[in-house]
Amino acid sequence: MYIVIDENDRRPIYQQVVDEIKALIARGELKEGTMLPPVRQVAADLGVNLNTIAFAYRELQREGLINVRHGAGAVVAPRVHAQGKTDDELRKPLRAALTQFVLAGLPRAEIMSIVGDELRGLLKGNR
Amino acid sequence: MYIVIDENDRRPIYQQVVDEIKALIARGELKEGTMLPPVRQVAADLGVNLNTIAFAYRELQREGLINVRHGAGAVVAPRVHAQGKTDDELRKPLRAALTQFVLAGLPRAEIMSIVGDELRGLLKGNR
DNA sequence: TACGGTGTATATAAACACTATACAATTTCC
DNA sequence: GGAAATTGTATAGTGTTTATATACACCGTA
Repeated sequence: MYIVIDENDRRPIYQQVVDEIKALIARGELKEGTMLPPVRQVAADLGVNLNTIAFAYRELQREGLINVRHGAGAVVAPRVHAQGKTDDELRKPLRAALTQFVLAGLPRAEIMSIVGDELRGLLKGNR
Repeated sequence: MYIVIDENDRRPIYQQVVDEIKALIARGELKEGTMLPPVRQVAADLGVNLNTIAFAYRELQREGLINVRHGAGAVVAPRVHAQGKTDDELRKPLRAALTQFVLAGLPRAEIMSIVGDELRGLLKGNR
């Protein structure tokens, strides 16, 4: 499972791990029922403490994306759409991301093109 | 200047303020040369400490969006496009935001529609 | 049942977010 | 020109969050 953490990214490490695994699940590289690597292995790969990864796993479980079982590993949960997040909770991060593009001076068409590009990547192994 | 902070939003208050002011600048509601409200006023409106707002202002200055002058207020800086952020720094938050939409089960067309909607709002008073 | 593999709990340290209060620079206005 | 009002800044303190080290508990299997 390929994950990297970015030193320059100001988000905490566990959050970066959460987001990357979410992307892997979204694009179908981690399918339902698949086992996630042990926390110790991910921790060793990234050079961080195992508890940092364990915290990320628990967060993913809290959001219903994986099932963590004490002693056995963690597996990708069956996908249940239309869960917790409200429309505004989804839109707010999108708005923040788009704002940065606008402030960077990119024209509308180019922004839409980039969005389409990213979305294509996320929908690849899916649906 | 209309800003609200969301208790349920896990981002720090200063970050929420930064993002909201960025959006105001992006959509042209805060034009170049316009004075921002004093930190004490914004702080009082939101019910937080003035230093929290001052920190947000300094962050906006660090990113080149406003000019803060000790004793006098803060004003919106002239827009200089294509500044610091790299392409990947722009794309990563976008990818995270889009991932949430995909995990929520929204079809591609609907996601693109929402993006267009948000982008329209951001480009309104602009250009 | 014992052992290797897995997640969990506890304790600690450092960094961060927010606050209260005092300070310093600028503007206003008499 | 100077005092008062207005503005941002610096410092110190408190609680929370992030990350770590270490020990513990659960699961599967030979």
